[in-house]
Amino acid sequence: MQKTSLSQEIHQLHADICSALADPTRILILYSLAEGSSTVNELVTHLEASQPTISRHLKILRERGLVSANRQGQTVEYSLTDPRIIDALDTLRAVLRDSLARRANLITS
Amino acid sequence: MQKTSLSQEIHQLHADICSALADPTRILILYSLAEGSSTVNELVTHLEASQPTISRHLKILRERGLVSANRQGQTVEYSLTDPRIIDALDTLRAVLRDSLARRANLITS
DNA sequence: TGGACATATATGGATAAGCAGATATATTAA
DNA sequence: TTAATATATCTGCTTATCCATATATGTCCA
Repeated sequence: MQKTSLSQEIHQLHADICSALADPTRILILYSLAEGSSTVNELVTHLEASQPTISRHLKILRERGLVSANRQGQTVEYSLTDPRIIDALDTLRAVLRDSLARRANLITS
Repeated sequence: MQKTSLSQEIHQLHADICSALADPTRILILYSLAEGSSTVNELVTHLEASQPTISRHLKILRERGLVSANRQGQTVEYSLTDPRIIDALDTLRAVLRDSLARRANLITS
């Protein structure tokens, strides 16, 4: 498998998408955008993080194609590029839930 | 949202699962295990990585509940804990594919 | 028209924490 | 002891956050 550098590059890009999801703040941003586009300031208010922090996270999500930016005069509206990102996050959340339940059973039984 | 530390902790665990996927070698391990359980040495041979490297990646996947270890005498068989992990990875791969296609169109058009 | 200023967003630099790989070594079972 | 797997330690690289500042757009007003 993965002998060619092209295939390695695909796996790297795949990992890059996953690492874009590997931060609680970015997960919150994505779920927030799933309910509708937001400006940077709306996200700052909603998620209670500093403006530079939100902007940096948005940059990462933007570079990896997960969100799109759209300037509307003074503000910039961010939106989810692909709703399947939420599907994937939900699936992983379900995996997490069952994993925690399994561990809990190991303790109680 | 996410005011309580419990909810923050869930988001952290969610991010931890995602960060387990955020490495090309671990993605290869997961796809490999999706086709059947393997021992550590089989993965080392198959993925052409060093044994300590594979073991460390397996530890990360194990701690986050994505794979299970099962000692069989001298060897340890690793298997996928939940096939939905592959569903999520496939979904993200599809998102990646479309994202790359979109960028390609931007260039050609 | 053209500043001067205000608001919204992005970025640069520094610091600190986390993570991947390599080598060497410890553990476990036969 | 040997084979299989796990871990410890070190090194270098990536990343998150903070603070300060830069950029971009819009408004007010002479």
